[in-house]
Amino acid sequence: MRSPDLRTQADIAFELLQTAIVKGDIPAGQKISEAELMQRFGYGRGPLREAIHRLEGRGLIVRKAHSGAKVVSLSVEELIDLYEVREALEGMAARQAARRMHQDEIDDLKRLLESHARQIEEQQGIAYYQREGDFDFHFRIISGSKNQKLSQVLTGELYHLLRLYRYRLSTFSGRPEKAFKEHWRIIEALEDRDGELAELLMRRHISAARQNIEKRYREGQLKL
Amino acid sequence: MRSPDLRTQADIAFELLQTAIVKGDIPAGQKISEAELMQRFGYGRGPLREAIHRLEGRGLIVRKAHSGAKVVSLSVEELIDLYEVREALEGMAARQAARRMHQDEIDDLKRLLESHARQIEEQQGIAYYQREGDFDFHFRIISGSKNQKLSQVLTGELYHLLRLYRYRLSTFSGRPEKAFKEHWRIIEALEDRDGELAELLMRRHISAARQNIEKRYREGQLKL
DNA sequence: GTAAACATTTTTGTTTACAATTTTAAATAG
DNA sequence: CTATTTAAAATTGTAAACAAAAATGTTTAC
Repeated sequence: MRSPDLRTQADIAFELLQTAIVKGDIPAGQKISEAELMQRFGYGRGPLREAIHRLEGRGLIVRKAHSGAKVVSLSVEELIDLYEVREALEGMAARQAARRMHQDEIDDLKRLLESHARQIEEQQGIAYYQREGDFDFHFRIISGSKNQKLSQVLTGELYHLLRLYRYRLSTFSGRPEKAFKEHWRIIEALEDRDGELAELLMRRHISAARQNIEKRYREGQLKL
Repeated sequence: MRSPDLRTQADIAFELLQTAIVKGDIPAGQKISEAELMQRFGYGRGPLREAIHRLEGRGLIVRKAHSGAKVVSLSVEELIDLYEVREALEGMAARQAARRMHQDEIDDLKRLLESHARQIEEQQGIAYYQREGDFDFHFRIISGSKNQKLSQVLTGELYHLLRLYRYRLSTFSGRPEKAFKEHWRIIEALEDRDGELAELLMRRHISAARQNIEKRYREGQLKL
């Protein structure tokens, strides 16, 4: 009979600020002043500073003494680095998911992808699929790995960073059908409990996305 | 001509506290009271609280409202999870290092391993090799990947956690010669610029260490 | 008109005091 | 004697005042 852990103002401020950053309400690279946050969220300086410090520890905020804090911003090189890390980690996640996901979890995943397919056919959900839909798919496989640390690193850090750029990246990716096919093949590997193949396919899938970003950047279609 | 960034008390306190945790001076699971830290480090409550918040963001400290903070402690399951993440990330690091390390960096690495070999032959450095020596080897390959995010996640987070248990893990590992051979083969793959092989060998190497931990745990030789 | 030097203002870092919660110990009921 | 309640103490969370540094704006020299 445990009472629900008390949430302090700082806890709430932390989540609000993190959400604001991840959702893009406070864009990457923007300066964060304590006074503005006080006005925006209505909390005192103390709790807000605690929130800032925690987000600094998470790498979402960078700070300079006496000068201020700002939302982190990535260079293309850093974005590429991020995708390489993703490739390694989500590859491992897919491998483990093939072993550890329950059949009904896989069935759910299939239903999810089928609903995505319908949205794409109706020419309505392409943008959605490239943003939330893609995220949902990857998120479920990450969870399916049943590796807490893996989930934590991926969704607790890398994805927050990636989300800062998701909008810009999804608007030009232009490979929704291809990505959909790749997703489907990964699911098939999961169903076959073929971890090795699932890892291989997931790594190719993310590698292709990375190469697409590199290409678009070289062509000047992506500004960072 | 940039002046060295000013370091606030909180910055120093943060590093001191992190070092104390990572080195084991404050053991895993131990409660951290602000009053104790004030006595220990001689800083005020404000800077120390900032340090705690930042370490909380990093996952090295867990906190509960009004109750206090404590150094994180891992269960065996979490330790295993950590090794799976390591396997994925250091595998990728080895792959990239094979492409991106300069020849002289590889030569340095070879010299390092040769000096390790001498220490082992003289029956003096086995314990060292299992601790600092092993760490040095892995650290250089991680750096050799030239992937900042990869280095950051590995050395900035996972290794801090691993170091909390390095002493306990190294005392019973009992596979220094085997590990040494594996290290050597990885270097050979790097020299051949065979990223695929380097990744494979690194993953096996870390996987073997993980399986060793699992075995020892089942046999009751490792308590967590 | 420009650039350097200075003063002003603003912002962050730190200390101090206070409030809220948990933990510990004592008291009481069974 | 044990378990529950209650009161005291200790610890953390929050707010407010102060100090220090950086950013800004103004003056002055050239």
